[in-house]
Amino acid sequence: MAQNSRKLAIPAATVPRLSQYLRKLQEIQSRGTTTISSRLLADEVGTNPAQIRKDLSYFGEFGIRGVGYDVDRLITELKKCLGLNRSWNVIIIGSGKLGTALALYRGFQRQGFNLIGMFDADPEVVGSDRGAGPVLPIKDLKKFLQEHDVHIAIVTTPSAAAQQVIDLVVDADVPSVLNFAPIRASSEKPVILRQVDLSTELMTLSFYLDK
Amino acid sequence: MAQNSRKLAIPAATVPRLSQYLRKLQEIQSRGTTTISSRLLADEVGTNPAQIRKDLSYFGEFGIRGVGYDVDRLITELKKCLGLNRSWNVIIIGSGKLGTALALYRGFQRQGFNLIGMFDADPEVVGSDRGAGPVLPIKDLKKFLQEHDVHIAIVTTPSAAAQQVIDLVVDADVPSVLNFAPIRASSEKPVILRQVDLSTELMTLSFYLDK
DNA sequence: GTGTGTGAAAGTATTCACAGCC
DNA sequence: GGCTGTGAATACTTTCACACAC
Repeated sequence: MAQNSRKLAIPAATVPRLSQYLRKLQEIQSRGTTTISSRLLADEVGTNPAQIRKDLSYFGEFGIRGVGYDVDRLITELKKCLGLNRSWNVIIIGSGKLGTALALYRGFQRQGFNLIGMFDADPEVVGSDRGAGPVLPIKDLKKFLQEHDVHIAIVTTPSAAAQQVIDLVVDADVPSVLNFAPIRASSEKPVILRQVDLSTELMTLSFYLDK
Repeated sequence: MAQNSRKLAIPAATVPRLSQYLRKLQEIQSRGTTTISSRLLADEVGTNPAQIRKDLSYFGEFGIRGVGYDVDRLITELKKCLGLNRSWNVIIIGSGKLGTALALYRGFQRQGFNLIGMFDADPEVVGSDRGAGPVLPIKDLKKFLQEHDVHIAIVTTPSAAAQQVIDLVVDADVPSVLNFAPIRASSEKPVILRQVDLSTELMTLSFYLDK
């Protein structure tokens, strides 16, 4: 009953784990397995069973005591939890190597993410097809955002351009941004912002290597 | 005094933040600012001042009461904390768009990460220069690892190949792996393993968008 | 006065352990 | 017997608030 209401009480750490459970379950499903216990799933995903049960318990009761979870059912429920029973419109801003790599990522469409546009500032790149039809010039971005309902902007521009680009999309009410540029973006308006940062990852490895 | 001993007591959450402090401080340094308070740095990096002071306090006393932190000094100290006062040898396995994008990332060498080899399974790709000299065939990887002291293996292969590749490098005693393939890699041997995962990032955005 | 360094307090997250159901 | 769902216990993180140094 509490299942369909606010998600605000769900721990931030739970959310990325749900996506891992989902992916692993899809793999398990494709192997033909129809039922799985939290123990077995935990082994596969590299966590502990109580963690999985607790994570799921925030959303409802999906298992059967003494048996485990029905794989199909749990996949359906997890998709619902993650907002994946609909499609989201995505654009990529910055159509260099990284942007192109992301555009070509196959798992993309599969989970309901619709890549509806790619942008670049370089006239050499504009017009070429890098995975989502012709790349558009960045100067058309603002107009594009007025005409399309973009849910997620993926930013893969050089860092010098990134803050500007992010300001522009946030100002145009794009509700979420996935930023690959090595800057900590800031914004006045509330926006869902996630950073993916190679240099932080490398430095974190360096820290533990140096122990 | 406790400064030069074990790092085991340092919270996992602190480590990535240190790298963000470092990057921001380098920017501040390049603007010519020589002293900064935890308050100002916190504003720039988007956290709170106590967090910064607490994070730094695990490593030593780097500030001056009533004044703040000397920017040059703090950069030096953070590099030391993060194990960046030396160089690390890195290879990239999977020299497609993503691997190439990472190889071309400029901040790479700047912080002491030495890209000493790139590998690919595709004969079309092998031999071409994608940012670190000619790409080597994946069959030479094992031998390469025997002959070179590789500290970090970045895996950007398709997911079907990733677990094999990771097993191989871990077995060859490469002490850390940064995996971009959408699999949760597992390993017997202890290895420092970090995952970067587009689909988890997108699903996390989806969750919050759906609220 | 200003701003650090740090115990103590508050807030989150994970793990335990067991009642309840299959 | 086996496994879920969940309060309670533990562990971890962040934030507060103030003594102390400049």
